[in-house]
Amino acid sequence: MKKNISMKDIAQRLGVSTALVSYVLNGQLKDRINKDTAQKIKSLAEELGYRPNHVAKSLKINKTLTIGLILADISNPFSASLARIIEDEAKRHEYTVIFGSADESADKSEDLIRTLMSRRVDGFILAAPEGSEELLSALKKQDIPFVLIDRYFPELQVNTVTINNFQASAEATNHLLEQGFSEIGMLNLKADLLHLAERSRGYKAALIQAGQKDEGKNLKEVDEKNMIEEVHQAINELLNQPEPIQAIFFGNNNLAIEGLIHIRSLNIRIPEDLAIVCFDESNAYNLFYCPVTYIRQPLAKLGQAAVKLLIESIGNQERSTNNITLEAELIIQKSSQKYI
Amino acid sequence: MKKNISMKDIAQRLGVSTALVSYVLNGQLKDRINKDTAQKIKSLAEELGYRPNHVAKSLKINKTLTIGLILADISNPFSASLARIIEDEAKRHEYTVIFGSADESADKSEDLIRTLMSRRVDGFILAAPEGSEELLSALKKQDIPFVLIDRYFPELQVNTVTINNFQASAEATNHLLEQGFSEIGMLNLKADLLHLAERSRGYKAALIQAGQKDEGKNLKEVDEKNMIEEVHQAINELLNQPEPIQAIFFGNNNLAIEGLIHIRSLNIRIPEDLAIVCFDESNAYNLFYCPVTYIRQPLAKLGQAAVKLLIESIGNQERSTNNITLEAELIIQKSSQKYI
DNA sequence: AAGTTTAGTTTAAACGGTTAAACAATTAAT
DNA sequence: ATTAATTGTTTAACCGTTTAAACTAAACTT
Repeated sequence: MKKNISMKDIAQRLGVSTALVSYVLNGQLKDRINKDTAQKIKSLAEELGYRPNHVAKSLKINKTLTIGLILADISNPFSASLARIIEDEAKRHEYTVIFGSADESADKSEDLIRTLMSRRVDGFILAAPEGSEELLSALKKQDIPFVLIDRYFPELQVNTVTINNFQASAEATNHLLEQGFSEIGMLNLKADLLHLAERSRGYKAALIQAGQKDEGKNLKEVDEKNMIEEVHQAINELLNQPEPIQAIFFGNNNLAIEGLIHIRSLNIRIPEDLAIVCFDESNAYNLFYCPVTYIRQPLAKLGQAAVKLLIESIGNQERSTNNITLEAELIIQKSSQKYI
Repeated sequence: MKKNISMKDIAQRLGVSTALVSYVLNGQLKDRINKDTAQKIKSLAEELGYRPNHVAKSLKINKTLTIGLILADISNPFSASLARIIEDEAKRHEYTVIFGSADESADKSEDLIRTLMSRRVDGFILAAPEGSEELLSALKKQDIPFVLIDRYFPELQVNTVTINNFQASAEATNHLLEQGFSEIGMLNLKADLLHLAERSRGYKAALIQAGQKDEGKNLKEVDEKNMIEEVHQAINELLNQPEPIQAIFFGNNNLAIEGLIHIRSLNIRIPEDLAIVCFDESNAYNLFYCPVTYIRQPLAKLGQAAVKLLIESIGNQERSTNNITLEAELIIQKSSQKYI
């Protein structure tokens, strides 16, 4: 490995001090420095292929211009899209991103946070898993800037950027009701995460508002660990009960895809026999035999807002907290329109 | 922001030198250090919540234990899966990953490499875009350790981990031939990237071996920029020509999905009217009306091999290069079997 | 008793930058 | 001519570690 060339090397060759090299290469003290000297320094830096050592700079200025991004799993398309948006937005602010996948585990989150704190990231963007409340409190107590994205915990007063899951679900359910479907089922994940609970709550609220009682009877919550079987079973139950459902609302991406696979195998006509709405989008929907109505989360805004908020938070001493809620959009396709 | 506590803080409180603190916390000089003192240091470190400053350490030891990962686009499932595998494998070796999306642009790649070099990553894993040969030569000349993944350039003697695209394509084509399909079309991307060219070459080689002449007549290369229209048009042409194709082989994921969407809209029976094989897997295939035969790339092995090779390369002075080729696997489903 | 080991710890320089303060040499002001 | 301001540059400390080398005091040797 060739030696990296440093300011010292440049300084020595030109017989000046490293301070001067630093001032010149950083464009500081412009009005004081001799133009010839400045030019010489710049030329030599260029010629030698000088690359500033960001590590040394970070140590000195106590900032790394790095964001720690902790998501559930970077290989999941939702996380990956968000990561890309955050990467781009961070770059616009001269920040770099280090990422980690926590697999919805509080322990792994803690591990990752420790590692990234050692590496002195300036702040975190976190999709916090269930059970990470204490961890987040601890972070807050240590005055580490961070922003929760997608997930949140109402008892914690911290920065968040989330979408209005309640409203989106209610809107989707209302849409189905307006289309004339009254028996509407919902599949959701069984989890304590509030953003998921909000989806169920929005669904139920819409049913109640439409005058339905027993609004939970067609809501099935499945266990992530046993997702495939439970989705199939839940759909079978909802379709074969005394009052079968006329429409189904999937609480997320993965449930939707598994559900659609099963529905296809049942040879059900969409939307004649069953209407469908899904939370989240997926290019997989395009291969389904009927264009699928879905809720589109404003991922770009979500990611951009998180970066913006984090960077503000890094810049400010006073740790005020900010909660941003974004609205999702219902993309209506054939799968939810009986009378098209 | 609370002050981070350092070795100095611990040393001062206990009236010892920072050197001693360093030795104790790093478990060095174990046989020399007084056990009581060691215990005191460890306890105080724990009590104060000491976190080593990796930035300072990196500066001193001239290693960051960080890998720069540059892929086409982290939001693309192929990249994202690879990123996850590399993340995990890197973590097993105590490495952290900084990633960047280069969007198949040599300029962006260069930018990213510069940034990450400033941050003194120990090495790179790169999915190098078209036209980055010079850049890679320059990297090599500077003795920066790196490994190319997925893509490669035969004229460059550098570390690579790739799959055997030629063999995989030939195998897929042979499979179709064995099933009794003789008129086989292929859709591939129009690009100079060798790994794509190899896919076309494998396809043609299989046809030639089967005694076909004019082996390129059913090969359509589409432009990425105008992908959707060109895929539709290409399929139409292949199906409506004097000797229509009986089977089609998609050169990658995105082509396959777009192709399948179009094929569905044409109400073609699979595999009776048209057999299908795709390069790459996708959970989207599951929503198609016929289980799709596809080539599965050994992503886990690919990522793991890349990390392993990179870390070896970082450790060695002598810059020997290593080229690892992995075989893909053909997953045969109904879409390519006429006589099931 | 003098010399040699051993144990336990400290000293000090280094990594590659940043930056407030000091300095010397001009030039301008009074 | 003296003082003050300006210009151009250097000095030196610091960021938080690591680590070779030095040091001291006690414990063995012979």
